[in-house]
Amino acid sequence: MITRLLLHNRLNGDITAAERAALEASVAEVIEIPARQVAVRQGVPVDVSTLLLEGMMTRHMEDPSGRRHLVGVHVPGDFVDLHAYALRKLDHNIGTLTPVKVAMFPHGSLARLQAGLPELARKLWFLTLIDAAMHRQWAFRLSSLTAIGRIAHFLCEMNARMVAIGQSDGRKFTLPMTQADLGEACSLTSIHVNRVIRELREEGLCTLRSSLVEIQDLSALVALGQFQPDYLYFNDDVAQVALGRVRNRYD
Amino acid sequence: MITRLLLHNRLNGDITAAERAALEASVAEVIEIPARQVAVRQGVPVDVSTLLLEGMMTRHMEDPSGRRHLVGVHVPGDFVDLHAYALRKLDHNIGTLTPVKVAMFPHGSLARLQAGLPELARKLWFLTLIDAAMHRQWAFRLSSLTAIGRIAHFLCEMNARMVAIGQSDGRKFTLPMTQADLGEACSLTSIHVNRVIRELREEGLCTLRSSLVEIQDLSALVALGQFQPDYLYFNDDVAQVALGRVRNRYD
DNA sequence: CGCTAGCTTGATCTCACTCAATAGCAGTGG
DNA sequence: CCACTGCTATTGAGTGAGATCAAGCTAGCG
Repeated sequence: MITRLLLHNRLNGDITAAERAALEASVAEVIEIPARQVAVRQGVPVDVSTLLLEGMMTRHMEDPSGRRHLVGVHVPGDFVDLHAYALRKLDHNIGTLTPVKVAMFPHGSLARLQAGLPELARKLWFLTLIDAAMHRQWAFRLSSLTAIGRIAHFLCEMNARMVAIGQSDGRKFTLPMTQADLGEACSLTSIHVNRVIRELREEGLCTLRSSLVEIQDLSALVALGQFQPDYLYFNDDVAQVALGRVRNRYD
Repeated sequence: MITRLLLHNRLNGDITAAERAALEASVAEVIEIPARQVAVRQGVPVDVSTLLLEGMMTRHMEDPSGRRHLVGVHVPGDFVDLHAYALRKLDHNIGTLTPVKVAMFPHGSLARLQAGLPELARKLWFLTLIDAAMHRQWAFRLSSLTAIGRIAHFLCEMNARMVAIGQSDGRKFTLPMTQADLGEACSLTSIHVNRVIRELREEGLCTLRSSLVEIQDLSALVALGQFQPDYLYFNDDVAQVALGRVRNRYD
């Protein structure tokens, strides 16, 4: 089912059966894209938005020197470029980290949904605003945390989002990013990311080895990254697991 | 007229007479707030959104050490916390920089507008997505520019936005921010902001004196800040003025 | 087997921070 | 009228987190 993870474990956003059916009926096609491709290029008009089903995607910008900067990472259940529906063209690129499977929603269909189901429209709007909240938090992370705090915060965010979609038990999840990718997300050189990761390992907070993140001390990681998951607008039970206050019920 | 500057000079967003009338009818009240107040506090549920009519406002977060970080600045015509309509409570504070006049829109009224006027709803959605685009650009600015570039980029953005609402001729506008405020916006200490401003002055790019910004060499400032106004989704004539390619028609 | 992408470590450099001190200016009250 | 307070702006000296530059190392894969 295409919409299984959409709005999953979110506040304000429980999706009704009718809304789900309408969404399912609006999918034009499901396609696969290989890893490390640019799926949507900045400035090019688009008339379709993509819901991520499997794999991970990024939003990124390039500066004049060609260096990439991530401004967002997407996991399954994210409506990656829903904002293109209202914006028509994007101010950044969208790419794949891994091979992905995505569902395509033509903007004509979204317009019909918006006119016919105002409450669904409000929930979709809500989804794009969560992205905005994550952007704010990323800016905050860059402006107020040191290198190790940024990495810790990023790992906490990804862990929380993976918990919400059932892909982390709260301590362990796969993160298919290289150290260079992490650097692009946290604005650090891959060299410095490496040193920070070593420090996290030596301090017994967490280990990153070949796409696997294992968190030994989530409370300490949360404190180091000053992580407060409110901005993700998850249900309280997800937030509690993400903060390390309770073990995941699936343990 | 309350909605005079709303969506002014924006792409995709021309507002119809009927939409304008519906919006005007949705205003519950117009109120004034003194300078340097917190208007909406993080985490407190809100049921009203505010359209800024006069003055300037900020979005900001506080880190555990009490330091403030701006994640947005608002000018007249901005629907400052429209996103609260879908989010219900905010993940950041909203405050005033100057004394302001704002129009209050109850969320009940917005819900009726959203159900009755889907095209207007899409335009309001669009507005909140511009804020998201600015957040992305702020993150990008923090991650890819040095101190002088950040200040230059910020000044270019504010100049562009003031041009769009007729409060800058493209070279001169009032910016009621102290050097400490600029530091909070660009993640710099006020001391370093001071040095950067001196450098901008000595290089003949622009001068900042007691809330007045005068740009001597806009092209150079644009280059220094790597400023590309696409993300603001302004009409092309505004963008051209903001880039210093043409003089403002009102000169 | 060699190639390449990703990871690891060391040495040096630099941008912006911190700490410290001073000046200017508006408002306030004696 | 001046003294006092507080905020903003300015300048100098020393420091440090993270960048850059330079090498090796490791593992997967043709």
